[in-house]
Amino acid sequence: MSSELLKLTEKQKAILDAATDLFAEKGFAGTSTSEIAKKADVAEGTIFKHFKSKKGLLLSVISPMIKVIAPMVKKDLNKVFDKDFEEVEDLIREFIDNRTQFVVKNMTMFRVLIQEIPFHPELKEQFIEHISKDVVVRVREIIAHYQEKGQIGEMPIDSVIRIIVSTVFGHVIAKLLIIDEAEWDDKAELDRTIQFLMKGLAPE
Amino acid sequence: MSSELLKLTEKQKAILDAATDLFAEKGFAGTSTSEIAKKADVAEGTIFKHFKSKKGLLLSVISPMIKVIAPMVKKDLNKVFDKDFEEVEDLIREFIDNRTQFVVKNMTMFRVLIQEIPFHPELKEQFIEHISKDVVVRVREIIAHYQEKGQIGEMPIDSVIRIIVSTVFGHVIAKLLIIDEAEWDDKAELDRTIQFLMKGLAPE
Amino acid sequence: MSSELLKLTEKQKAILDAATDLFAEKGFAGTSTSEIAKKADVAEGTIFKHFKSKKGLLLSVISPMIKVIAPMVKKDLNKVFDKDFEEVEDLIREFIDNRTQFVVKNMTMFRVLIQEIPFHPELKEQFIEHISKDVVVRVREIIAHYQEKGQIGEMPIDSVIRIIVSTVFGHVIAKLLIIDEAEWDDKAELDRTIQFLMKGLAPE
Amino acid sequence: MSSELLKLTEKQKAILDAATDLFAEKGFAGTSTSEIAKKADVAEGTIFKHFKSKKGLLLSVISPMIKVIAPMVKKDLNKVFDKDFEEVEDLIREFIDNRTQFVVKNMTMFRVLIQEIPFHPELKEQFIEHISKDVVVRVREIIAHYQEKGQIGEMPIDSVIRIIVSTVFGHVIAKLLIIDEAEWDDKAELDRTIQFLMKGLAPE
DNA sequence: TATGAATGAGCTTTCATTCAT
DNA sequence: AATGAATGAAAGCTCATTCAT
Repeated sequence: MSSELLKLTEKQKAILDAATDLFAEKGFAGTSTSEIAKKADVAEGTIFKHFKSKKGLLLSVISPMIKVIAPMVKKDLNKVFDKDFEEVEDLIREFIDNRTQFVVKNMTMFRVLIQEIPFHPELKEQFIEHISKDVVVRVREIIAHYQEKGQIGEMPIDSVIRIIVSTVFGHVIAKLLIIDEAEWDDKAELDRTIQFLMKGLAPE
Repeated sequence: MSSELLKLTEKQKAILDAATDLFAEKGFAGTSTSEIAKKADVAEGTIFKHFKSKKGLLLSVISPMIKVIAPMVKKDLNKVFDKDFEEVEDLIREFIDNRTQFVVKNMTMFRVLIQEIPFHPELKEQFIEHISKDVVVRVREIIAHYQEKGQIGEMPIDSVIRIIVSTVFGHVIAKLLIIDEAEWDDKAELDRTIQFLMKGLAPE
Repeated sequence: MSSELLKLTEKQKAILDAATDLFAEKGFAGTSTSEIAKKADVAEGTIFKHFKSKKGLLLSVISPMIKVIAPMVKKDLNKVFDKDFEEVEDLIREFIDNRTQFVVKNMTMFRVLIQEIPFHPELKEQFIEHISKDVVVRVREIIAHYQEKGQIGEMPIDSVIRIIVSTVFGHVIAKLLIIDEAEWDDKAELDRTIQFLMKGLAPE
Repeated sequence: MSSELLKLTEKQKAILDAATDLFAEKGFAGTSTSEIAKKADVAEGTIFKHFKSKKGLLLSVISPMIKVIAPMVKKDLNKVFDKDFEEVEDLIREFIDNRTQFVVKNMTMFRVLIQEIPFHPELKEQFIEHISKDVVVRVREIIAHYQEKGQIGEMPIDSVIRIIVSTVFGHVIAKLLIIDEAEWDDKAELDRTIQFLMKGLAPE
């Protein structure tokens, strides 16, 4: 699936990939370590040698998602004031595009993340810690910036964030839920979502 | 939590309520029948007398959601051509309002539904069967109707549906995820969501 | 083996007896719950229904030993000042006799107790709590009493206790270790032990 | 801890010491080879290179105790007829003193020995083989010798042995069990034990 | 109808041991 | 000689489910 950056042995990668797939398909609690072992073609003991516990394995599946996404987001956001983006739309398009590419490449991992977050408070905390904490601060500044420039209508900043996030999230979740039976024209659909977002957020 | 409509004994209601809460909190696979029995203050055997199996219990938790919501939705939709709703906005407002009330009242049940749908194909089928099948057909007609009236911009009907659903879903999910720490002004937030939807969907 | 006093089901008794035998023979850590289940002719799950954990089972094996022995000891000790025992020897003989009978009847349980005490601090604490705390206080008074009467030589009271206990303990342990190959004439051996004790403790 | 006599590499010594400590603290069955490896700061495989199996490690921990103690005991005993000991007391004092020093120096090893003997028949056999077999024969002669000299009362020789051993054992075990919380004046206590032994064994 | 003791399959995890490096 | 990744059997324990009462 992914497993970039870190030095992982073949076995470790096999375990992570098997776990990712199975967690996505049947949920964390619904997957047994013996299934994972069988799918990864390793002995069951090997899983525990490397990941300590089943929960540890879940964390290892999810944490790259969190650790990798935050820096990517931050880098993009910083471009705003470098004048790389005169128009909000350009920012949002670029942003969704990059993020979507990443999410699509790691779709399964992402599915695990959003499926398991409700059941594991530590995950939620870790997520808030890494994503929200400083990203949100930065995003607030940027939205204020575009509101001043008159590209986004007057509305509480947090509501703007919520709307953007929920539109994008809704877009992605629809994609994830539909996925298999999809006759979903990704490009066109994305265009419409963005267009809709822009018009919806525009000042009167 | 709910358990309207049907004649259920006290014990049955207790079991359903306990199961709903626990499934929402820890997931279906993460909840044991003995936990449910303890929380409902009944013997373990009693659960199986009434609900056959753990899966049967899940279905019993979720099915009111599906069975009750569909007729409600249909009734609303029929009002459109009775001229009860001249403006899309009125329809959507009324619609979201009613549905939200219901969802909020049965939040926990709803959480179980959306959390478990990815893991149980039958649920998805049942959902599609009851909600999509004829509701979607009806909705398509209605959207076409408002597009003809010039209240919704030109766009593939299914995309409109997707956008509405994803906006509303995004709204609700945000609410569910945020819920506890929320200083979330529900009314205002809902207003903004609708306003945003209308502007976003309006013709050029 | 024993299991007096308490209302225990047949299964519970079977489990306790099997566990006692196996713990004595192979030690707590060296015995598996599946062995116990097989020997007790119950399902493995049944053990955990009743005793929560393997450790809980150990405690249930041992605690009667501790709970039953303390009251017995105290009762005997109280007789001293009721003039039931003019001579130390009578006390010690009666005491060892009663206790030995009990220990012999519950030899296996006792073996488990002394074998496992070094590995489970809570056991040691529980033992001290129940046996030592007030028994030792009482014993001190009694030894002082017999020292005043000139039947026990001058020596720190705690050393007297230690010597008595270690002699008796040594006696019992020898018995336990030898047990199977024993051509050990219990009565005569006990006589000699007591005689030896009396002479050894007598004043100059 | 010990590891005298034999040529052992640093690693081997480290393993033996770690094993001795852990076996004493948690018992043989309660200690895992990986714990030992960690404590000895070697790889898990190294243990098996040197000691073949976990059981082999136990034997290697215990055998010095048996192999070293027997010659020491025999040497002492031979002195009896060399007139080095006119009085039993001198013999016993010297004997306990030497042996106790050794046992104290190797307390942990000794604890392992007495804790594990009940669970490993080979150990018991080995012990009997090395200690009992010819030592006991020699001891019998010596006790007969002192009985003839009128320093030990008339009593079956084996009972005398048992009493001595159980007194000494009782003494040592008390020491081992009490050890940590001890305000135990070793010298005085030993004196009293010997005095008690002599008086108890003396002829009428 | 309701109970809860009993089950045994299956779960996560640990273990002693092996072997390629 | 020493390592530690890998193993798979077995450990302790939990589970959904059954059934005699």
